[in-house]
Amino acid sequence: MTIGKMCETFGVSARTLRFYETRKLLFPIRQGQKRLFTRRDRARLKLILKGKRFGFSLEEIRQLLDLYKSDQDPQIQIKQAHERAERQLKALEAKKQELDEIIEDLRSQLAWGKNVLSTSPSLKPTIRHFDQ
Amino acid sequence: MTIGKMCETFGVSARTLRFYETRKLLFPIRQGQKRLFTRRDRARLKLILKGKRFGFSLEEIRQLLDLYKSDQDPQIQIKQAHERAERQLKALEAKKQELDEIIEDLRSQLAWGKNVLSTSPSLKPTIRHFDQ
DNA sequence: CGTCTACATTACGTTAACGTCAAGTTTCTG
DNA sequence: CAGAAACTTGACGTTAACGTAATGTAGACG
Repeated sequence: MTIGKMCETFGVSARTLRFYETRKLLFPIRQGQKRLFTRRDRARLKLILKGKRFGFSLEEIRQLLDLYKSDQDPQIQIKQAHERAERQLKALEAKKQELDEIIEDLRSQLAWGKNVLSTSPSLKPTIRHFDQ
Repeated sequence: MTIGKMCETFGVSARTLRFYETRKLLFPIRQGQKRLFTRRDRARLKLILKGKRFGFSLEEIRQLLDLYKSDQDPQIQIKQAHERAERQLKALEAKKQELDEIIEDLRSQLAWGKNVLSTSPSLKPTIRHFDQ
């Protein structure tokens, strides 16, 4: 699969694919100059995109993808990957918690602002409309 | 209030306060060389920090803080700020939605991985443990 | 008077994940 | 076979919000 077809299929830019190659995330084979992305590359790219959604950095994703290339026991490695994913999940849940609080806060601010707008149409508002 | 006291009070660095000044977010007065932060600056800083929590960029925050310095009708301006905040809220809620989906997805992946680890202790895992 | 502390300015560095040229080559198409 | 389309490498640019020196100065203290 050529780079253009890959871009079309996965909705990423050619620059991105080349970049991922430099970061050792993909290993397209060459036909002369051209890159040809294999089934393996496509599978890896899917994982990369999913990993990004999960909030992993490219470096973390690379480490996950490279688990089996090192010299450790695969059992230990998969366990470690699992633990890493669990930590990531915890972090995401914490983020969600924060986000929930922020949304609630912003919601109440908006309610307050609405109140000002509706109850005091002639009141010259001060900057404090955005404060308490 | 000196810059050091400000840092202590709000938990920000001196660099940050000076940076905010260059970005026209704060306007400390001068006593010789030294900056003195007024009550007004403290109020603005509170709003800045809250705005950051809300996910506004410093530039957006500056625009909100500067509403009354322009030549428009304050009523129109506060309305526009309100609308901007509502858009921001929508964006935050969308982000939360995304995050929820991602968390669910990651959770199921973890469950799958656990399954592999418990049911196939001798199976040499492939890279697909992170895929479907 | 020395020095310590708190402050000042200036300016380059950081980070991630690409974007955006520039310029050359290869391949397809009419 | 000309010109377009697709591809290549290389290298610098972008963005936000500061961090991190390096260097200088003004008061306070003992």
